[in-house]
Order: sequence, then structure tokens, then C-alpha cells
Amino acid sequence: MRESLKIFKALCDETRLKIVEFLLNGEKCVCEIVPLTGRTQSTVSVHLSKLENLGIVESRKEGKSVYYKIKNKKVRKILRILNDKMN
Amino acid sequence: MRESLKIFKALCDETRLKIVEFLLNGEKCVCEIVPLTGRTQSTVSVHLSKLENLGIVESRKEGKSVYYKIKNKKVRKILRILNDKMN
DNA sequence: TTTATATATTTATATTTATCAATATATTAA
DNA sequence: TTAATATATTGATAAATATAAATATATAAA
Repeated sequence: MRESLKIFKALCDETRLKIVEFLLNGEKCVCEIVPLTGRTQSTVSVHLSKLENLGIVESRKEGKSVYYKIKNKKVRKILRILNDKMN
Repeated sequence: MRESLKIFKALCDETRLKIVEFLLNGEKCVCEIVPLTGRTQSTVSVHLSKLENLGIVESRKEGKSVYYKIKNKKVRKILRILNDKMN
């Protein structure tokens, strides 16, 4: 699948978009991501897997916790443009 | 719905992405868009409606033909970034 | 007016998707 | 080792989606 289509498929769901926008602030623990979304832990885990499979985020394990961060640089650029009030 | 989510929902389907990328070259007639996609006329028409409802494109009628063009400026920017080979 | 053409709408269907509950796995603490 | 905690996986289900065929509508041509 083309990278651009991967990015759009990753971000076309409200829950995943919210997660990725949260990760714009830097690496976050799953335990922080779950309450942010208002979804169950299993649902969020599925979304994170999907984001990782699409190459949008990457994860790192530390003890019992798992941390996710944005991997794809174009995602940052795109979200910056979209969240900019100007133009 | 937020504009960013609208854009991602518009472009997360291969057929719609192909259509919108084609429209980057300027206004096009439906009769040109249909064969490009490899889908039936009715399917393409449904996709064009969806793109219009999401505020991504706009249409103009001229005789028996209908022409579509990109309306949302951010869509152009985003696709430019994604189709750029450089990082 | 009748016919042909371009596009839109409707209906049906198969596939994909988001979600949650339940369970599994891995790691740390007791 | 056992219990507690964090995250992932699985299975079930309801909702959304993409698609095509059939039909409707609008316009132009004969």
C-alpha cells in the first residue's frame, strides 16, 4: 500500500486521530493514552497495533509499561498544517 | 466533524484518493474521472458525492457534463508533501 | 417529440471496521 | 511461588463502507 494511503487510513478514525495528536507532544505510555480516548483498554490496544502496522508510530517496552511515539515524519507536518488556524 | 477528520475520511479510500490526485491537475469532467478509476459510473458518482459533502471538491454543471475540482486548499498542500520524494 | 447521452440516486450485498468482554501474556511486587 | 498490574490477543457483534446493477433525471441531438 502507498505511504499516503497508509497515513490516511491511519488517521481517518476519530480515536486514532486523537491518539496521534496526543503523541505530537512526545512519547506517551499506554496507561496515559487509554483514559484520553474514552475507549476500553483493549480497543485502544487494537488501534495502537494498527497505527504501528501502518508505520505511523513505534513502541518501546519498559518494565510493565509500553511507550508509543510518532515514527512517520510526514504525519507531523500534515497535522501541523491542518491544526494551523491560518489559511 | 473536524476539518482534519473530514480530509482523512475523504482520502482513506483508494478510489477517492486517486480521484483527488487526478484533480490536482485541474478541473475534470466526470466522463474523464470514471475510466481513470476502473470503477463503474455509479460507484464513482457516489464517491464524488462523498467528496463534495466532505467539502473536498466542488462541482459545476455544463450542458450534459459535470466538472469537479478541488475546493479545499489544505488538501493540495498535504498531497504535495506526501507525493514529494524528499522527506 | 423521440432518442441518445451524461450523471445521480436507489437498492442490495459483501466486506471491513470499531468496539467491548473475556482471556492470555509478561513483568514486577509481595 | 503467588498475586497484582499493564498490555496484547481473541471472539463476537453491530455499524459503516465500497461496490455494482437497475433506475431516475436532465440535457442535447435527431
